[in-house]
Amino acid sequence: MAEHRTTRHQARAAAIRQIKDEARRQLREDGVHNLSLRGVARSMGFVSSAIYRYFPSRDELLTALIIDAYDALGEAAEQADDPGAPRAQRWARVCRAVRAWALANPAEYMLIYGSPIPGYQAPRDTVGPATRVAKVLTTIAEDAPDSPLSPTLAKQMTDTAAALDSPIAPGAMARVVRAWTQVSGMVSFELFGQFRGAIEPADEFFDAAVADLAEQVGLGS
Amino acid sequence: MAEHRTTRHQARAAAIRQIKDEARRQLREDGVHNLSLRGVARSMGFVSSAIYRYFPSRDELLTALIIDAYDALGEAAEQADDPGAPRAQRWARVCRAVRAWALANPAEYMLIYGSPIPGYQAPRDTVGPATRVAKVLTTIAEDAPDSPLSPTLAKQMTDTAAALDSPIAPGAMARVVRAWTQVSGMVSFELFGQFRGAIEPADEFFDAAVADLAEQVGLGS
DNA sequence: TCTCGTCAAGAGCACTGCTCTCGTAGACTC
DNA sequence: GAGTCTACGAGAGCAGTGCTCTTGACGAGA
Repeated sequence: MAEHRTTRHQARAAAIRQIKDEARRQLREDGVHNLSLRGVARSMGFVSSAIYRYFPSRDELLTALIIDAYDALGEAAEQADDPGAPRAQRWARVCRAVRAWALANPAEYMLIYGSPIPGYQAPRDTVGPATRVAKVLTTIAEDAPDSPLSPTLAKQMTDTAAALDSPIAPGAMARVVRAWTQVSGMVSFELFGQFRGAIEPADEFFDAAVADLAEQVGLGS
Repeated sequence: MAEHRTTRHQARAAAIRQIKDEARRQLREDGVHNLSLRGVARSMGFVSSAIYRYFPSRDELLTALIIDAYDALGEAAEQADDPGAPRAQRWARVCRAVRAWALANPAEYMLIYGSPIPGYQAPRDTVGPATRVAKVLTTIAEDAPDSPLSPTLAKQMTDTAAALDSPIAPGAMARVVRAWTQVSGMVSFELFGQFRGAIEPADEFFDAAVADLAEQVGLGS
């Protein structure tokens, strides 16, 4: 019976893909608060209500875009990693890939690392894709040495490592999380214009910081 | 009210203040994208068009709120600084004050450090207040030792220091900027829910990271 | 006192998210 | 192949939005 349904399913999948592509285009051009279902429908030759057959609400569309963005960024990070290279080099390559993806897809980066959409609750589906970048970075630092932590912090970091399914030591996990917040902070500052007029372009600033971070995490060659 | 003999100017200033207070309330409760001029007018007993006498557009209102937020955060940072204390301690206190302000005023923090409002161009007026926190941190690190930088980076950092009107060495400036991106990154992660379910509460994580940052910046006891 | 500028009010335009109903054409069942 | 079901797009409509324009009143300065 599934065989007979395929054409319908295919058409539906294609429509969903087309809607998301158009939504991404509008996101890029007009920003998230100017992304409207009516606009998407209009430029697809649909009537507005037809969109609701595929996405029951604007939030559902946003959720789909958010999951896609997490996946795309996660994939970029995974592809940039070369398990054969020295760990400090792997770290730097992945971080640069994250920044490159963010600069190439600013609207989608803001969607996932900018202010949360107000009134919007991220459903469970986003949790998995959201951790892909963290997983890559944690894997690279898996053999980094431990360092002392307070009991509370040690438990939080052990839990975090467990959630990422990694045998990394709690102390190393803490350093990875700290470093990741700085990487994300730098990318956000650059993207959100906090560096405007001062640190432009930010390539050297970012690369130098990332290299130092690798050392701080404990990936020294 | 019991106000009499108020000049036009005073009445106008009071109305503006009242509008901003109500707008902040709506911002806190419903998020930025649910902040509407009509809503503000309604809960003030105004008719919608009356608001436009005070703020010619929604963006103008947002700009006012953004400037106020930068100023409030800057003031919190400045008040937290105790010039008589050891520098590492000053650094930690200011960072903790920034986080505390952000946790107490999440909506306003997101307004200034979250995704830029699409289609909204920050006017010149926001530049001054925006630098107050950076200025406090830079002042604390003013005597930190220099470190080697590439020529490009050195120029950018010299310019940044000049913009902040500080005699800080370029290498120290670079470390301050890096550290500040991490502080902001941590606060953003916490506020935007990236730590959810893993690092909660984040007090110890933040305090430990900030203490290490002070050392990395070169504020060792 | 009189003029002028500021103010709130209200109607109105174009837009939004979302809901409902209604034919129809295609997918599945027998 | 005929018949049933259902997913689909069209269209109207509701309540809300930002913003504009006009109108009338009222208070402050000349």
